[in-house]
Amino acid sequence: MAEPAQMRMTPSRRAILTELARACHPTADEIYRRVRRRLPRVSLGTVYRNLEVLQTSGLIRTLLDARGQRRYDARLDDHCHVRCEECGRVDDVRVLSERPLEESIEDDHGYEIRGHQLSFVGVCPECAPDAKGRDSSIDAGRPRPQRR
Amino acid sequence: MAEPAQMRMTPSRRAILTELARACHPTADEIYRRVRRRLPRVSLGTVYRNLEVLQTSGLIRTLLDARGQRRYDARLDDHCHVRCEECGRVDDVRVLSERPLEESIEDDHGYEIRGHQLSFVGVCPECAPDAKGRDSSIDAGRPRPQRR
DNA sequence: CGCAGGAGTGATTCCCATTCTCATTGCGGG
DNA sequence: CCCGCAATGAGAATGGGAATCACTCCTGCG
Repeated sequence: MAEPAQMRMTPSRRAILTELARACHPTADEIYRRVRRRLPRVSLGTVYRNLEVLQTSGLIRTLLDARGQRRYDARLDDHCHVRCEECGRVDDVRVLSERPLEESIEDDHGYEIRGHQLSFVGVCPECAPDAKGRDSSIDAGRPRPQRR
Repeated sequence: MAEPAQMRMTPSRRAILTELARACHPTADEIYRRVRRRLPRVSLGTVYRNLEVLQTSGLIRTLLDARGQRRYDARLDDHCHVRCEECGRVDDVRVLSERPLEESIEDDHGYEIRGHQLSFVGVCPECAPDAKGRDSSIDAGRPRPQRR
C-alpha cells in the first residue's frame, strides 16, 4: 500500500529531501529554514504540503517527538528512537543485540533514559475502511475520521 | 523520582481522576466535558493545570495518540498501546506471551495493524541537568529547553 | 477568633504548530 | 502557442495547550 503515486519531483521537493537527509529528524520549521537558504521564496505552507505529499508517496516518514511535535525521517526502515523530553531532539538508536538496550543508549548516546514505550499503530474497528456495520453504542457521538 | 509532591486533593482533581479511571485514555477536552457534567463551573484551564499537577505528582501519565494529541492514562505500570491513525483512539494491549503481539492485537481488539514503534524517552546530553560543559558545535543555534 | 500567605480556580488571552484559502505561476501535452 | 491542472506563495484561520490575572478558599499561627 501507499504506492509512489504520480508526483512531480519539483525543486522544493528535492530540496526538502536533501535537507531531510542531512539533518537528523528535523521539524517542519527547521526544514523550512534550511530549504530557504537555497530557495528563498519557498513558503512554510509549501513545506508542510510537500512533507505530506512525500510521506504519502512513501519517500519519507513522520514521527512525533516527546512533546508531540512532528518530526520527519528520511530512513524508511523500522528502527528505534530516543527522544529528549526537554528539547524535543530525536536520535536513532543503534541496536546491538548483545547489550541491554537502555544501557547502550545511555553509554552510546549520553541520554539519561527515563522510560520507554512500545506502541502499535493501525486503524481501529470503528474506523475500518470497510465499515462493517458496527456503529459503536459506546462513545457514539464520535465524529468520522477528519484529519485532525 | 517524581515523589507525590505536596498537593491538595481538591474536588476538581478528584473529579479528573474519577473520569480518567472511567474513560479510556481521554484527551484533555474529553475530560473537561465529563468533569463539567458534575462540576459545571470547572474551566478548561483548570483541567489542563491539574492534569499537569497530577502527572508531576506521579498519579497519572501522559501519552500521545497517533496524531500527536495528548491523552491521559490512569494506569501507572508500563504497558503497550494500540493507536488508531484515523480517530486517535488509544487502547491498552493485553500481552499474552504465548502469541505474536500483532496477531493478537488484530484478533482481540479488531485493529488493522500498520506498524509499531519502540521508543525511549529521556534527557539528551545537551539538556542534562548537570550541564556537563559540552556546548554542541553542531546545530549551535538551538535555543535552550523552553517548554514548547 | 481573626488574619496573612499561599494554593487553587474561572475566565480569558496568548502562542505557536499545522491547515486552509485563494489567487497566481509554470510545466507538459496537444 | 494555448489549455488545464498541479504546484506554489502569502497570509489568514484553527486548535491544542500554556500563561496571566484577579479572586476565593484553606490553613497555620498569633
